[in-house]
Amino acid sequence: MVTIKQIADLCGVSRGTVDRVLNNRGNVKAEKRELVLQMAKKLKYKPNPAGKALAARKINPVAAVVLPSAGIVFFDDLIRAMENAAKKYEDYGMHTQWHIMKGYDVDEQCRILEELRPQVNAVIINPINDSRVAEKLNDLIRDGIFVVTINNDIEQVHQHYYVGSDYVNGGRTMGALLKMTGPSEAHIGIILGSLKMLGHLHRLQGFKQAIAGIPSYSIVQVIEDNDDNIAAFSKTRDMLAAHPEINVLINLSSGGSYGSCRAALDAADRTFLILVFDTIPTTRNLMKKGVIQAAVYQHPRQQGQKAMLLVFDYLVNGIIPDREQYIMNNEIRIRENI
Amino acid sequence: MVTIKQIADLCGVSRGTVDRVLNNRGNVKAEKRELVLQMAKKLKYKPNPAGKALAARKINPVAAVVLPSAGIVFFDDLIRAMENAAKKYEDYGMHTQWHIMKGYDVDEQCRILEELRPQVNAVIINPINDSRVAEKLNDLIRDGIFVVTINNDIEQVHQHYYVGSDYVNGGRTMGALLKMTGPSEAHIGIILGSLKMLGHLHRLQGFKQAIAGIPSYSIVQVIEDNDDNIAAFSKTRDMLAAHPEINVLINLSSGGSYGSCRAALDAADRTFLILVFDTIPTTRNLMKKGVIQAAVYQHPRQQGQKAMLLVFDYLVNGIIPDREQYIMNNEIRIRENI
DNA sequence: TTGAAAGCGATACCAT
DNA sequence: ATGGTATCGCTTTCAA
Repeated sequence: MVTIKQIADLCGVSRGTVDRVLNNRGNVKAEKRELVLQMAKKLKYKPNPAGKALAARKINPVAAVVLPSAGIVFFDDLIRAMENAAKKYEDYGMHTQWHIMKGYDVDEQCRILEELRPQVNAVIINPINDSRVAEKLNDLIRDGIFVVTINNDIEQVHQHYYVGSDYVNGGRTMGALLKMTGPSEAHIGIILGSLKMLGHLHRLQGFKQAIAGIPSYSIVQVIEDNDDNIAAFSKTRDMLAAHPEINVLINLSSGGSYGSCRAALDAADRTFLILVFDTIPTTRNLMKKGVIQAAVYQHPRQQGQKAMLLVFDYLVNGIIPDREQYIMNNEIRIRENI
Repeated sequence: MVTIKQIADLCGVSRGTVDRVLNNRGNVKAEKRELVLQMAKKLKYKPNPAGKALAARKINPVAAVVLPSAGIVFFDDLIRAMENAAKKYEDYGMHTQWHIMKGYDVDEQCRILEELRPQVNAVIINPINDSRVAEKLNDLIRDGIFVVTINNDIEQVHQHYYVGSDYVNGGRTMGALLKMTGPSEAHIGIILGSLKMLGHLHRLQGFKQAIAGIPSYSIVQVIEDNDDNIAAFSKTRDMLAAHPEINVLINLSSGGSYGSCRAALDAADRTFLILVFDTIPTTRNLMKKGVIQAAVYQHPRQQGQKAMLLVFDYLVNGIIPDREQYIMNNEIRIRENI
C-alpha cells in the first residue's frame, strides 16, 4: 500500500505538500503539483481510511436525519437501523442529530432545514415533494452540505444521492404476484395512502402495467386512506359493501393495511386474496393467521444502513459515492419466509 | 469520547498498562487492573476503531478464503462480493489469500488448511462436512486463527462463526411457493446435487414438511445430479420419460438447473411448473422466457460481504461478532423482481 | 510556496 | 510489573 510519506520521499517534497496537492488545498507550484499527481497515479495511491478517520477527529463531523414520519410504522425499522449505525459511527467521532416530526408539513420541514444549515455537514432526509423543500435543499448543497434522500426522492434538487426502492417495479411485482397466486377472475379493490404521494402513484402505475391486457381482471375502485388505519377501515368497509364482487384487496402502502384487513374480516361471508406492502408487525401477524397472503418488502433496514454509510464514508473517509442512486430490491414475502 | 490516554491519566498509570488491562495481555498487578477496569466501565470506554485499524497495520493481518467450488456458478456472485470487500479492506492493510479449488476433495482441503496455518490470522471456508476437515479447523482455532464458515456449516468444530442460509426454511419456502402457484394436483419430480450434501438434504426435508398432508401432491422421484448440467439433463430426461404424470419440477440446488430445464423443454408436448434455487445467469434467462416460474434466492452477495466484514472487524478493529450465526433470508424471486 | 512538527487513538517494544 | 517512546497514515498549524 502506498502512503503519502512514500510519495513525498519519491518526489523529494514534504508530506505537507503532497497533502496539499491531493486535497486541492492550493499553494503548490504547478510543476511540483504535476509531479505529485503523476506519482500518485503511477503508484495507484489510495488514502488509508483509518488515517483519515483518525485525523478527522479534530473536525467533529455532524449529520442530521430529517423524517416527517413519526407514527408511520414502516419507518420504525428504518429509524432503528439508522440509530444503530449512528451509534457505531459515534465511535469514530461522527455525531447525529435527529429531527423526526409528525405529518407532511412543508413549512415545518423547511424551518428545520434552515435551522440545521449552520450546524451540520450532512443531511439524510425523507423529503416532502414540494418546490420549497427543493429550494432549501439546493441552498444546503450550495453551502457544501452533503444531502442524501431516503425512501422517497425529490425532483429539482441538484447534486444529491438517493437511497430507496423502485416504486414502479414494486407495483409491477405486486401485479405479477396477483397473476401467480390469484383467482382466474379478479375484481380488485386498491387502497393506498394518497395519490399525491409520488411513490404510491408510481406503485399504482406499475400495478396497472402488470395486469394490463388480462380481460378477466378489473380494478373496481381505488381509495385513499392517508396512511391511517381508521380511515382505511371505514373506507374499505364502504367499498366492500358497495361492490360485493370484489375478491382481491391490494394495499399499496402499509399505513392502513391493518384497518382495511379488519374491514375485510368483518365481511365474514366473503374471502379475499389480500396483498400488501411492507412487513410491519401487524402485517406479520395477519400473515401468520392467513389473512394476508403475501407482502412486498422494500428492505427498510438496508435503506437506513446504506444512507448512514454514505454519509459516514463521505464525512469521515472522504469517499464520494460511486452512484447517485442506491435502489433496493422489492422482495416477495409470504408466511414461510417472512 | 473516552480514550486510553484519559483513562491512564485518571488512574495514574501509563497508557501501556491500560492497554494491557483492556486487552487481557496480563502482566498487570491485580489492584491496578481492577482500578482501570472500573474506570473504563464508569466512563463507558469504547475503543476507537480508526485508532485500532491504524495500529493493526503493524501486524499485517492476513485472511484466507478456502472454497472447494470452482465451476459452481452459484459461488461466482459470492466470490465477487468477497473480492470487492477484500479490495476495500486492502486499503486498511488487511491482505486476502485465495484458495479456490475444484471438487469436494477432503484431502485437498485438509492439505490447504495445513499449508495456511502458519501464514494467516483468519480463514473463511466453505467446509466439506467431514471429520478430518473438522479436526484441522479445530487445530487452526487452537492456534488462535479466526474461523468463519460460509454457505455451509460443519459439525464438531468448536469456536467459530457461520454465515449462510437456513436450508430447511429454504425448502419450506419452496414448498409454500408450490402451494401458492402450483396446480391443484401435483406430481413432483425433484432434482438435487447430492443427498450427501447436508444443505441439499435439509432443503428436501423442509420441502417435504411444507407439502405434507396434501393428498393431491405426491413426490414421484428424487434424483441426484452432482451439480452437473449434463447429468441433470440426462437423468431428468429419463425421469420424465418414465413418469409421464410429472407436472412439477423442483430443483433444490442450482448446479444442474439448466440441464434439467433443457430436458423439460425437450418434452415439447408437456408443460411444467419449474421452481429452482438461486438466480444464476442461466436461471435468469429461463425465467425471462417463462420456463422457470420462480426461484428462491439466498443472498450470495450479502453472504460474501458479511463473512469478509466479520473477519475484518475482528482482525483490524478487534471486534468480536455479536452472534455465532448470521442467517440470510430465503427470498422469492420471479421474473418481475429478479 | 514549502517544510517541519505535533497530534488523532491504539499498540508494540524496549528499558527498567 | 510498569513506563516511555516510536509508530501506523493523514491533517493541521506554525515558521520560514
